[in-house]
Amino acid sequence: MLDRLRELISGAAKSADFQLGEPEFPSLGHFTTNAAFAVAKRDGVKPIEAAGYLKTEITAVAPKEFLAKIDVAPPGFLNFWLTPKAIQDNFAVIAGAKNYGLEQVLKGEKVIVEYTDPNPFKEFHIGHLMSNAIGESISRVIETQGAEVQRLTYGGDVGLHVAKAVFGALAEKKEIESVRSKSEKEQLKFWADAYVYGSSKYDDDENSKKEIDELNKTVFEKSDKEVNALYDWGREVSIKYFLEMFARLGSRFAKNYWESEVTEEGLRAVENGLKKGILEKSEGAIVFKGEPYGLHTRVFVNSKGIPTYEAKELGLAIKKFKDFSFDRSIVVTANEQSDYFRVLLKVMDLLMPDVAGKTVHISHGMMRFASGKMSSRKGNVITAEALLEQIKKKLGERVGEEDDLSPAEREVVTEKIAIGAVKYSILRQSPGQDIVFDFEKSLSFEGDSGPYLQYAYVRAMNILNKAGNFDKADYGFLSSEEELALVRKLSLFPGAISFAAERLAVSGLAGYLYDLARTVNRFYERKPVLKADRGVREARLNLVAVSAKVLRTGLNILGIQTVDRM
RNA sequence: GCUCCCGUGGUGAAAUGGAUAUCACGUCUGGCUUCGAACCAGGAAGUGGGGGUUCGAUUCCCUCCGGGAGCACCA
Repeated sequence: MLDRLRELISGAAKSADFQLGEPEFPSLGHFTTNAAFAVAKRDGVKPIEAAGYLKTEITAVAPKEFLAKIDVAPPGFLNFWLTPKAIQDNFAVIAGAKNYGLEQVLKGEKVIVEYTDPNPFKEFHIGHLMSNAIGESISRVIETQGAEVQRLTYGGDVGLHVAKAVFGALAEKKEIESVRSKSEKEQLKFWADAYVYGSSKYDDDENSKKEIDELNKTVFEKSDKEVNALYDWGREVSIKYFLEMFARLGSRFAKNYWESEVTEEGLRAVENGLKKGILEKSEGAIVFKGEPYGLHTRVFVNSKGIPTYEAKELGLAIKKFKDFSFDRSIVVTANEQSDYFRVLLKVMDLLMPDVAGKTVHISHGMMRFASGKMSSRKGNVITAEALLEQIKKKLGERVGEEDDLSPAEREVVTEKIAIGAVKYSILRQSPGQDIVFDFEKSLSFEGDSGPYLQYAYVRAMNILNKAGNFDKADYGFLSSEEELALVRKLSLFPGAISFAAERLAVSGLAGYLYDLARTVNRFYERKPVLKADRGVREARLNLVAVSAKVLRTGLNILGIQTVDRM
């Protein structure tokens, strides 16, 4: 239906670029285009004249049973009304499609996406949750276009933060034996506390700072048995926990890269850059002078000969390319790293332009409190787990109060709703924006929220379950405004997905799904399904089934699971 | 100081240069003997200031004001 309309406009506009979408207000028409403006610019005429011309052209060729009415609105919009038959026919196409909304335009493209990136010895906090939601949704939306996607995550298993944590652990030496026999949670807590303690000592106490710097070297060189054992234990505890979190959030990583495995490659790249004159020595360190490119200087290897994040990241890029020979590499990080990443990309561009040209950096905002910034060094972070627990508590008895769900079922459903609520709140807005976080207010279960979407789906499933088996129907029975509006909304689904895939941002898709859910709810409110007359009933059941499927497919792209009852 | 990001009803957000700025929360009004009220219907309330480009600016450019992040050996 939309394709047909697009063809008609395109034919009349002689391939000028234009947009086709819904107008601001339903009263303006079913669909609208700005094609006349483009034509006006190209042909040097007034938009309103171009619109008049296009209207005449389109009216001449468009079948009456397809296009009901076409309107010119100043200063040059063209508004279209389609016939009920056109819309009903379109529903037949949508209902019959095997994978409605999914395309193959990226078929054959190999894409890798790196995101989440939690660091062992540190907490998995809500920043990681944000990175995960964004990275996962990008991965999924690209997959819908036929690309082959590999998910990656990268963690800092060496470096100063590790030394700080080990220092903190050594300070509580006598605790260690008993902690190791305690629950995973207690072990995790022990290490988180150790890190906070080490960090504060590093900042406040000269002697401790020296010790930690020394420890950093010890860890790096693996020269002390006791330290090694401690390190292995801490690393294992963290990683085990991260795997659980990834599973909870619905991410399956093809590979987890570690800093410790990319340092060598990174140092080689730095060596190479030095030889080529891209990097230079300065004050005992190896740096890139970014100023000629409007960037700033960054250190790649410090004066002690230890590679910094920059060098390791270079090594990581090379390793990724060797491992996956990708067509596109997407890296998701917080936007505090934007400037730094620009420098890195510049160096890559000079050193390995083929890889640099395929690399895209996406930066996301942070979860902030109204009161200020979070810092894992100071220990005032909100962990992902604490957040989810809090939401679950707030959901409380409300889950499953209509159905008598068993405690086990209730737990599963609560988990899905909690995760859906967080993910949706992250994904509904553009990725660069910070999210101001407020426990009381931020997460709503009503209105524009994850649970609203899941609820619309639950209602659909409820109707379908009560209906039992039903056949394909005569869609000529779909004649009310509510039904036709719903079909029109459904017709916009493929466009919403491909737009999200192009932009590598799903906020528009989230908005579309919310819009769809509203339209669906409005339909439920006014048009009974099960009690409708024979014929109408079957047609409506099909409409409900397709709507539910689209909701589920769309939510799945956002990484949000649906539930059948809640 | 320099660079980048941001400023939209009381609050949080949307709007690939398109119409009368969209939505949610909160607030006010109405709707459950009806396929699930985590719902639906309706009201009040908004683009930081000033210039410019354009048929058309929340969007692009300039400037001022306000907020955030980054800026040499952390990641």
